[in-house]
Amino acid sequence: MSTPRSMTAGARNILRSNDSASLWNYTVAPGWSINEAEILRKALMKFGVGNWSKIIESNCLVGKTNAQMNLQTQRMLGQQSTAEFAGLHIDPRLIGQKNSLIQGEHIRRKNGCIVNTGAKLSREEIRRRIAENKEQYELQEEEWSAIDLPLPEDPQLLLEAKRSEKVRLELELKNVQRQIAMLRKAGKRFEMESSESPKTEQDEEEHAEEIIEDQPNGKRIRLDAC
DNA sequence: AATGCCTAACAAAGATGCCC
DNA sequence: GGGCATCTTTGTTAGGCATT
Repeated sequence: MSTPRSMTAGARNILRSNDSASLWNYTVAPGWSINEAEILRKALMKFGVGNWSKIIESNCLVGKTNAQMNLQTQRMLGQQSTAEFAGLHIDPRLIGQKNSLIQGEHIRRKNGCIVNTGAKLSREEIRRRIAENKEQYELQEEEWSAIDLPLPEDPQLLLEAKRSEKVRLELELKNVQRQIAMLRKAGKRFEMESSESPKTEQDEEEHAEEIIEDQPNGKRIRLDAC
């Protein structure tokens, strides 16, 4: 992939946030919360970089795949390649802070992470770097073995909670879509009516009543306030 | 307002290395 | 050699901002 592709021209497949008043922006940025990132940081210190299976087994990050964890690790380290830290019990934040200060013409970054611009590293070179990084950054065993990772009370319950949250969001989405359709309809009717005759106070009240909508959370909102 | 460009996030696939 | 785990690359989707 050389350059990112633009959205397809013409009709878009979804309603975009910049097409309307941020109806879709109730979501936090997808991916990782600060808390989850902190748990991963501690897990890397405890289990070592790349030991995703151990982290998954520990149940400290339910629902995260190794690919997701690898990407988040890259972001914390501030570099794309994690191979030179494989198996090391390190604080990724420390490396990240160092990497963020590195400047130079030869430094290429992608999404803030330093990417490898030279030839692919040989096995020997990776081993050499691991040894170097071990010397420089690895925590003492007493330190990393004492790290306590937060455990969900019951991973199954957590999963169930995520599922019902998904159902709730889907309902909310349907509701918003219905609101948009209603607003469009009301807008068209309003245009037609206002071009035909001046609006009375009674008309305004009737219109206001139409655009009050029940929300999944039990609240009722006036849609013209959006 | 409509559309394009860039970036971020993620999933999937391919490549590679290790262990039995 | 086969299976598995991990690493890397590629492709897709979506949000934000700029431009027309």
